[in-house]
Amino acid sequence: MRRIPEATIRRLTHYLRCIEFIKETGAKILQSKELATFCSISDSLVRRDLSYFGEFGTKGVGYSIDELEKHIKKILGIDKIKKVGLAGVGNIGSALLKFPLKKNGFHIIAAFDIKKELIGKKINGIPVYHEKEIPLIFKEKEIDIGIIAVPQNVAGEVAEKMIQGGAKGILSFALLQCPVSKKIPIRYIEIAAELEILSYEIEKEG
Amino acid sequence: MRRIPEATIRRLTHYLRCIEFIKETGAKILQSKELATFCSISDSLVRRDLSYFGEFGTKGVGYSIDELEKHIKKILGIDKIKKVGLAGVGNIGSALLKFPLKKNGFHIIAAFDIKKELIGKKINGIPVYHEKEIPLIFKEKEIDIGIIAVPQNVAGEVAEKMIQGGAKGILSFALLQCPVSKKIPIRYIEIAAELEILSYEIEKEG
DNA sequence: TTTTACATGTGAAAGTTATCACTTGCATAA
DNA sequence: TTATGCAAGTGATAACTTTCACATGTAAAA
Repeated sequence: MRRIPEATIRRLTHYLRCIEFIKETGAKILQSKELATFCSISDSLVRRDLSYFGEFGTKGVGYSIDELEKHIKKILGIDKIKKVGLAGVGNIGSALLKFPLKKNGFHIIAAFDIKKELIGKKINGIPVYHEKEIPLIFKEKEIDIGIIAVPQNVAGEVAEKMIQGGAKGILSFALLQCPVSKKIPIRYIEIAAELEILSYEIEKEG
Repeated sequence: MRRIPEATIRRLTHYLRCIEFIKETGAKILQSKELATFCSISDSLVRRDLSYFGEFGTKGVGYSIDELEKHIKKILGIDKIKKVGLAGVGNIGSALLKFPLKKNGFHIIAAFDIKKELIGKKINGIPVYHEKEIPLIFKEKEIDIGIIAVPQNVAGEVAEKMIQGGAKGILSFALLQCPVSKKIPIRYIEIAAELEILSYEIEKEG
């Protein structure tokens, strides 16, 4: 299959949010035009995005909402539950433990930290282990995805441990300094960077 | 000035992180090649990105680290402190109140919620007001940027209140359903979306 | 002062992504 | 059964982004 633009994948997640919302209105059929309006993009882009993966619609009619939802979930690989392990039970980490990622199919089943007072406890039902146990627990519980919410200076070694444990992908709130050993997909959420981009956009206008 | 790709702006924030890191080694001069290696991109892209905004380097030598840092901060509009107001002191919100955004020049100076037990309190030195006071306090304190960390169903009205109060930009953790009235830059941080993109990348490989 | 080395800055080319505009074919109505 | 309307799917095109490759110009050495 042709290479798919990352922008397409990002829009797919947005389509999914919109579909979930539209579904609640009871609608069963959706046109590319309507979905496009929801996302503030052109209808041809919606069709192009979907056409990378097959023909999901019916000419003259539109897309079955249920079918489309199923297809997008399949494309994104979230038709099956993904097991997640979280390193760093600080500010961000403990917020994530309470965040309803479950409804998106991501189950955090283990957390890790180095603070004695946390280890052995359960937070929101999720057990907290010592960070040195990351490789073991990841393997044992067959965790797919690691989330890194530790300070930047230890983020690299935590990433390595997750990879050792067989993680297939990492979402990190800290920029990983040195490139990690084995090549798995790594994504970042950088709050400061987003604010900086926003700041640029603000100044550009005025 | 020519339109600048958003990707360029995003890289600029990355350059800044790298520069801050490299600076600690005591270096004074930096070549596009070195910065590029740090960011895993090509050196010509680094030069192109910077060239949109002027000529900051010296031919045959490179870029002065201090100068480059100053220029990038100026471009991003973070050469001056930005005042930030935060709506929603839940999981994510209270994590953000403790997050060291100050060192990036973003000062959260007011928080907002609807829970009685929070209003009037200070969290990490930041006063919490009722959400209905957003327009007033934003105006009074001349807040530049609003961060939205409230449940999705009220995110829209919170955004409107911030805009009423004169916010110049918004960073939201909740997808805003209806398009907001006045056009100001709005950016999103969607943790579920990032995990979904990661999931896609994982499945694609295997 | 002149020469040499070298990294910047930038037209031009290549590569990528989005839009346009038309063809296809399904569903409904006549 | 046939005609009509309509939205999907898609080549071709346009717009945008990155890379290439070289001219430019500075600093240091001779």
